[in-house]
Amino acid sequence: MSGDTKKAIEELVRGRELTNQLRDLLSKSAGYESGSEDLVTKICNTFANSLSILRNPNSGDYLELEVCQKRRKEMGCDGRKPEDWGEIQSSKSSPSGSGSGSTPKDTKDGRGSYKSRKKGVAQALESSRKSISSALTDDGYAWRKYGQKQILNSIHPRSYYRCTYRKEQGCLATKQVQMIQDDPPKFESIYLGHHTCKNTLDPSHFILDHPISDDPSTILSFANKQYNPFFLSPNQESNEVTYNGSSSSDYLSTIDPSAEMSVLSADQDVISGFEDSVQDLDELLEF
DNA sequence: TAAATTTGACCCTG
DNA sequence: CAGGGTCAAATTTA
Repeated sequence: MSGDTKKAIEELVRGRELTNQLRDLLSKSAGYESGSEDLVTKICNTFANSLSILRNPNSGDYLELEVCQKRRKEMGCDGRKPEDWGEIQSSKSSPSGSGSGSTPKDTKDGRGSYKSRKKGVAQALESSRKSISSALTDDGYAWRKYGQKQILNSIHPRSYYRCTYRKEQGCLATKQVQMIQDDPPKFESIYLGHHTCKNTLDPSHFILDHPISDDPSTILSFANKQYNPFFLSPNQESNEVTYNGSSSSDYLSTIDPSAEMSVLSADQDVISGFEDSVQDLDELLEF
């Protein structure tokens, strides 16, 4: 990255911060209207897009939200957010003991997959990453929920997800999501294993498929500003990442506090595209 | 109708 | 045996 590019990024980062300050000011003023918010949103999105392009125009190091939105469309996945806090799900589940509850599922039927569990879990733990986010952020991968558990001494249930392509591609990545705090909402995501599936979108296609229109917000059309990393004020964000249980807050203190989420892994070999974005954030702050 | 979610049962570990 | 992780049938959703 050239020196000029770094300076440009530096300026953009500053602009983004100033926009956030402006937004805070606007939100406190009495005359804050939705139109103002839209405008600030667009400005933030413009910064986001510019930063993404500058950081790596060719290798596709774009914001994950862009990527995942595009990927969802391509894969035909719905944009449904995992309802990670179980109380919300109650309305959907049938009250009359749905599921397999009524079925006497006994015995050692076809369930042989428990055998490899010990090994599998141990293997997965080697590449576990924990992240805490103030919002339910999408990491860009396609996850399929396979379980939910009420955890001891926890108010909120823990949801279990595995890669959608586990069957087709044998991708063993899993993650656990749990709401750990109500106000402000905080979600803890634990990623186990890493993705081996080949469904990572080439972000260059994203750009090609979405030619820049007059309205730059069409590129980063966050449906909900809660998912916009640039709308998470630093005091709202409480990133704390551990790797295999050891705290890494010292390291994280160097990471851009306005980042949507921070993930750290001690094993660089297992880091996939998701973590790369963090490296770039780190890079940003080395200027 | 296929894919995703729900949820009680089942299995493993400590 | 308790707690946590996973399975898979039933159910819901798109």
